[in-house]
Amino acid sequence: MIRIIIAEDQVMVSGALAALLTLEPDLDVIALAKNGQEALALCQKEMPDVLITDIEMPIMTGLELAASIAEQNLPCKVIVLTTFARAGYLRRAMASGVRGYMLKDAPADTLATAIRTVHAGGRAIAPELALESWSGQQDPLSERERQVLRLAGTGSSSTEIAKIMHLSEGTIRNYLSEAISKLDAKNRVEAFRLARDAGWL
Amino acid sequence: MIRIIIAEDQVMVSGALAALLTLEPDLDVIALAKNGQEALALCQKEMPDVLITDIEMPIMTGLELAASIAEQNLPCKVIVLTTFARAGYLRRAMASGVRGYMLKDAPADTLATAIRTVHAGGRAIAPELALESWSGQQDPLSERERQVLRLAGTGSSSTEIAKIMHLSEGTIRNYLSEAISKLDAKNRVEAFRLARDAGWL
DNA sequence: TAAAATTGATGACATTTGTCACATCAAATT
DNA sequence: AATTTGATGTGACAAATGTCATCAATTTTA
Repeated sequence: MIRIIIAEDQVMVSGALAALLTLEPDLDVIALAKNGQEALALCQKEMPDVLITDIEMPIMTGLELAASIAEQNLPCKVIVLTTFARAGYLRRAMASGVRGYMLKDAPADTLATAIRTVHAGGRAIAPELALESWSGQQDPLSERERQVLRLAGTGSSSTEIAKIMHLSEGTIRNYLSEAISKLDAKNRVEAFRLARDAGWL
Repeated sequence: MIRIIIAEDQVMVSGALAALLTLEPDLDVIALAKNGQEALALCQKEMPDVLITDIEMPIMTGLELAASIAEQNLPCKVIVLTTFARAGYLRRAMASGVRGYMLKDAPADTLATAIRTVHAGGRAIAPELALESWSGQQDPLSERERQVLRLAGTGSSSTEIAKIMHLSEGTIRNYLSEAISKLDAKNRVEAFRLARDAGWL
C-alpha cells in the first residue's frame, strides 16, 4: 500500500481527491491537511510515501512546504497539484526536489498513475509544462521589486508603499520603474499582472 | 437514484467529486461538463435531477448557465459549488432560481447532504453566506463602469480603454472616477480589486 | 586596498490619472 | 412642445506616476 497525505485548503476538493484515490486498491490516503504547516507536521509524524500538495494555501504555501521537506531530508516524495501552469512555480518546485507537478486540468485518472510513477522513483511532470518550463525566462525581479509590485497590486500608492517599506517615495518609484521596464510592461498594473501570471510573486 | 451532472472546468476536480458522490448509494453522476455550454446541452439531453456547477468557467460561466436553465424552465435543480463567497455571485445565483450555493471550503460530506436536501425541494446555502448575503450592498456600478473597470484591471491605460470602447479618453476618466468614488477606493487598482472581490465584474 | 556593485535617495521633467464643473445631444416623459 | 434624464464629451487643474541622470553610503569582489 502506498501511504498518501493530501495538502489542500479547499476541504471539499481534498475530500473528493481522497475518495478518488481510495478507489484504487494500492493507494491509502492517511491524512488531509488544510495548509503547509499542518502538512509538514503530519509528514514528520506519519512518514507517508507520497505527499500531494496544492500551491496556494494560507499560512504556508505548497512551495514553502516542498522546500521544508527537502531541507529536512524527509523521505516522502512530493507531487504538486495545482491550477496554475506557471513557469516560476514549476521552477521553484523543481528546485525543491519535487518529483511531480500535475495540473488540476488533467484527467482524474492521471493522478493515481503519477503517484505510482513517483513512488517507483520516477518523475511525473504535466506534459504542457515539461516542454516550455525551462524555455521561459528567469525571474528578472529583485526581492525589493517583488515586494513593491505585490503592494502595488493591491492598490497601494507609491507614498503608501514607501511608508510600509520604510523607504522614500522616490525610491519606490525607482523600483517600480525598474520592474515595469524589466517586464516590458506599460505601467504598474500590467507589470503586476505579468509577474503574477509568471509565478514570480 | 438521484441523477447528477457536474459542471467544472478543472477535470481533476470534477472527476474527484464524481468519485466522492458515487460512494453514496442513492446518487448517480451521469455526466461531467467542462464549461457552461457543454453543461447546458447535457442538461437538455439527459434531464438530470440535480446540476452541480462551478462559477468561473470558460465560454459560459456557471451563473450564465443557471440563468439559461431558469429561462428554459428546465426541471433540474441547480447547486452552485464555488471557491468564492462573494455576495454579488450569491445574489445573481439566487436571482436565477438556484437551489443551493456551497463553498469548496466546506467539508466533503456536506455536498451529498445538500444534493438530497435540494432534490427533496429544499434549499442549501452555505451558512457563512446565508447571513451576510442580503446585508452586503447592491452592485452600484453601471454597465459602462463595469466594462471600464475590467479593462483597467488588465493594465490598459485610459487612452487604450477609450480606443477599445470607441469613447473619448475624458469619458473613460469620468467613468473611472465615478467607479472609484462609488466604491470608496483610492484609485483604479483598488476599485478593480474591490469590485472583483464583491463579485460585480 | 582599490575598484565595482548594491542600495537607497534626490530633483527635474513629461505623462497619466483623478476630479469637477459644465456642455451637447438624443431619447423618454410629462 | 417643454422638460427631464442619460450618455458622452471638453477643459482645466492638482496629484500621482514613470523616467532618468546623478549622488552618497555600504558592501562585495578582485
